[in-house]
Amino acid sequence: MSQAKKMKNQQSEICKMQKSKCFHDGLKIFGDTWTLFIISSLADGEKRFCELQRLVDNVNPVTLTSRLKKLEKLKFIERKEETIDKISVTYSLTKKGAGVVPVLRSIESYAQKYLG
Amino acid sequence: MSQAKKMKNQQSEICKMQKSKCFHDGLKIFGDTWTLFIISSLADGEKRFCELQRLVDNVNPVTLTSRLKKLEKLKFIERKEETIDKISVTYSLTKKGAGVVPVLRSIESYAQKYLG
DNA sequence: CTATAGCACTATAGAAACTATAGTATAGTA
DNA sequence: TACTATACTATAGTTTCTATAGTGCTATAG
Repeated sequence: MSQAKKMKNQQSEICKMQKSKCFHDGLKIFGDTWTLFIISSLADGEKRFCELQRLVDNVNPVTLTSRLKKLEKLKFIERKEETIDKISVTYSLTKKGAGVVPVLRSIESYAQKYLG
Repeated sequence: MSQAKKMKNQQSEICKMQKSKCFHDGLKIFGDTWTLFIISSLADGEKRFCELQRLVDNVNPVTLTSRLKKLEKLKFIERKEETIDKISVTYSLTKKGAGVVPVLRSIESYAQKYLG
């Protein structure tokens, strides 16, 4: 395929992507100040509320609570209250949430290349 | 490598990623309601202000202007005033901006898999 | 057995960001 | 000349975020 044709092909792919509803939804979910931070913080294992607070740029608890609730509703994360000591609550990624890790990786490889 | 070891390896990679400053910066840039929408709209070629407005969910012009200015400052996009007819202004991706396309693709493939 | 510290939040008020709407200045078209 | 389009800016109101403080609970130290 010629260079020009290749490029045209890529562009039409991009067009298709833009029109796709789920892509749109994805952008809406990830285009949020805290969502990706939270998911990346949970990527290496479950965390507690205050651990997340510290990891995620000292986000204030009101915002963190609202994000966690939203992510729970969307089934990206799971909230688990320990029954033994009622004090601890842990958040962890579901499969859906863990599926975001490749996106994070691609952001990282972008960042290393262009923001390094 | 055993399954357990592989997982541990992956987790330590993720830890490294989290601590990286440029990854952090990347999340901050992309974790923004309009940035990724704008970049994806420009991915298939330059666009005018009002085209972008229509493409990007009818974002209101104040917000669009501020995003475009920010993206221009960060060298993701280029603003070009046509000298012939002074009316038209076009925005296009720089190399740095075009580098984001793989991130968009990974979001799309995530979206198809989990949000489809 | 009190005091202190940590956890998981909630309450509140002020600051910042976003939105709808209208308007400006310019150019092209009927 | 009237109408439409472009590329914004101005303004005011709404929404969202943040800083700060506080609640109720448990664990631990002295």
